[in-house]
Amino acid sequence: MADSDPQPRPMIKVPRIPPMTVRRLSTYYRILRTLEALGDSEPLSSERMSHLTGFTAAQVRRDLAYFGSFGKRGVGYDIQELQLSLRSILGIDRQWAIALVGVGNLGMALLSYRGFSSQGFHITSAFDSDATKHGRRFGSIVVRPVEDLPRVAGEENIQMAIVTVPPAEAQRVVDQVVAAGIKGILNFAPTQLQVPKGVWLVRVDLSIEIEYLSYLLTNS
Amino acid sequence: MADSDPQPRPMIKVPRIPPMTVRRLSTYYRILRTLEALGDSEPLSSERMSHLTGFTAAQVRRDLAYFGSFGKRGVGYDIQELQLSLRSILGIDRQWAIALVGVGNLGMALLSYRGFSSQGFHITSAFDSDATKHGRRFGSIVVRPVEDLPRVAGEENIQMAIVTVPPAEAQRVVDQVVAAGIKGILNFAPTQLQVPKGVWLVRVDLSIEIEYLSYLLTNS
DNA sequence: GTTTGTGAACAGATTCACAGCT
DNA sequence: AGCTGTGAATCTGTTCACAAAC
Repeated sequence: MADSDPQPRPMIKVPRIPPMTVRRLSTYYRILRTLEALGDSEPLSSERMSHLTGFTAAQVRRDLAYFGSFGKRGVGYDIQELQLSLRSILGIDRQWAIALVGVGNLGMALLSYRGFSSQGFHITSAFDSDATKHGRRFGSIVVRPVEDLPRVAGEENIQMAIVTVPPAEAQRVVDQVVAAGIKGILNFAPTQLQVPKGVWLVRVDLSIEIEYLSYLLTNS
Repeated sequence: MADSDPQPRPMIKVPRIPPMTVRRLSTYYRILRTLEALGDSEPLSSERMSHLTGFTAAQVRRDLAYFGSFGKRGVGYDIQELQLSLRSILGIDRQWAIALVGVGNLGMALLSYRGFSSQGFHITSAFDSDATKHGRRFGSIVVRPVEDLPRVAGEENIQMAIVTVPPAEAQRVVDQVVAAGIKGILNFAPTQLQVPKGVWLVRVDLSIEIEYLSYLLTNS
């Protein structure tokens, strides 16, 4: 299931998807899960999805149509079926093993955050360069030296890393993550980082968010 | 300084700025601070800023030119001067008082996160709906009932709220934040929220980020 | 000579509007 | 009759390329 088949282009689809489209898919998926949990089983129209998400109906249809024809004309989208399709597209129809690097305040919070694991994202190991933290336990996870990352990544088949180290260490840590063969990195360090081709880096920068809010309050 | 002058359009500028431009300003500002800390006082060209940020030089110039003429032709941008201009534009040439609502794992992490306060963003009070948490201290901050928010917001002149409550509570909490007269909200709850006009909502959705990473790893 | 600031060209994303299917 | 899927039009953001300033 967690195969790493080495073909360059695994399937026929994917005619260059706008990043924002992919990000909206997560929202659609969450809405569908909520509706299902509420017992709603009516087919869902793009119009109704529009009300639920705040995106336009045309955008909902366009976004979904990038990946195929999931709806029935005159009817709408089947909640169950579309949910399964989105799970498959987003790659969340599987379990992901994740290493957390940097066990500071934010790192510790993410270790205990339930929102990830419920959707198949499992932080299975934690690393820190600070020797005084080594051996410390968080639930079933023991903090280890960053040097152990390559070995552990192989042993535990880790496919993602969450980086929550101070900015000055971030590039060095990311280099180690890449050297460990990990291809996906979620970076919380507020700094510009380089990764080689074939490695994906997604950045969450809280300074940018709060300064954007500051801008909006100041200039609007 | 933290005046709330009630004119609809406070200054001459602002000819509709692309949100992404504003978000890049934060990055420029951070680079400038770093350069200054390193003792670099050469004027900075858009070309050099391009190398440091990964954005194109043309984009750097266009972004800055939205707000005025900060550079000298043939020379570049003065590090000190541009830094001051960006501080003013971003509204971070002042102190912000922030209420944190929802003292769970993530909320606690943000309470101890140093990255905010060093740049003038101060979490000065914390609220939770869980009575067992009331009175608990984090440094100088005592956790209080959410019902106290309107009173405390007034007393402590709070201008922003960070919302880190479970999704099911988020809309109710945001309504209380709005009722308390707070105009800027940084929301971490993974759910769609409504705020009235004049209130700014910035969303940080970790599910979207990690699912986007999952998509990239699955489809690239 | 160098580098900005900016019209004009370009690229990308969103919305419109309707043909095509159920 | 109703709603999707999609070309075409529109809107928004980025890059080009060069005249103006130093």
